[in-house]
Amino acid sequence: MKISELATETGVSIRSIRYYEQKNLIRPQRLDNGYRLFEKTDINRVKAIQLFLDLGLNTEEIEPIIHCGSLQPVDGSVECSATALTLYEEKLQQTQQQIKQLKQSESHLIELISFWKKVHAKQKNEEEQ
Amino acid sequence: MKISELATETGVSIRSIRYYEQKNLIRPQRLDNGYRLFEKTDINRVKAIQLFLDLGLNTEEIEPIIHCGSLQPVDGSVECSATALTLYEEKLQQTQQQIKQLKQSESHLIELISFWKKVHAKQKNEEEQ
DNA sequence: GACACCGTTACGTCGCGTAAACGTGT
DNA sequence: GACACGTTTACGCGACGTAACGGTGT
Repeated sequence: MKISELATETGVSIRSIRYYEQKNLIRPQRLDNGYRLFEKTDINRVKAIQLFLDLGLNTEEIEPIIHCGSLQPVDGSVECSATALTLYEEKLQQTQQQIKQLKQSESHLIELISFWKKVHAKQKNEEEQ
Repeated sequence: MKISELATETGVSIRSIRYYEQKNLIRPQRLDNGYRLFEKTDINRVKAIQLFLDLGLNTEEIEPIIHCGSLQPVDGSVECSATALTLYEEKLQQTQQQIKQLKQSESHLIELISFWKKVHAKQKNEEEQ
């Protein structure tokens, strides 16, 4: 399949697909005219990439584990599962850390809102006098 | 005070301070030799900028509210408090949305970890046989 | 002359969006 | 000739880090 078909099949932009190739996350063949030629398996591959990006991995981190498959071990070597495991555990910690920080931001924002609500109400009161 | 002093006083890098000036968040005077000259009040101003950035605001959003002060209304106009309020409420929603997404990522990662742990254990078992 | 501090300009980051300019025809 | 689709190159984003290069001396 050509790039636009892969794009519509996956819901991922053509730009993104080309970017993934640049980062060695997909390796399409080339036709004589230079057009990229993808396999059907690339559909799941691209979807897996999207999943990993959503989970907070960057392209560099995805590269060594993308061939493991997202939820079915493709070549399934012990090495592959070990690499994936440590990476996921790392990301889990980072994610939980981010959640903590965001919760702090949340309560801080709530504080600010109640503070400025009071200021606002007071000012309007003074205006009316 | 000169820039390096402001940097040590606030714990913010010199690069960041110059960047804030570029974004019109601080407006230091200039000496004859071109050196930036800051006021003592700029210490709190820079700290406020850091706070707002931490809360997820970008420089463009900070600009119209930085003169309000972070927790003490400086010129305290009704307009100022209204602008700040809507911005904070917007950010609060975004923050809560991000927390939701991160929690989804968290449970997804936990799934992946348990999945790959099983795969890993199984593979090592098979090796031993 | 040397050193610490100041200045500006500009490239790199990261995952793309968005042209621009040009070739191809599954 | 026109149109839809493919290609590469390259700038922009946001908040800086990090040289590089040169002037200043509170």
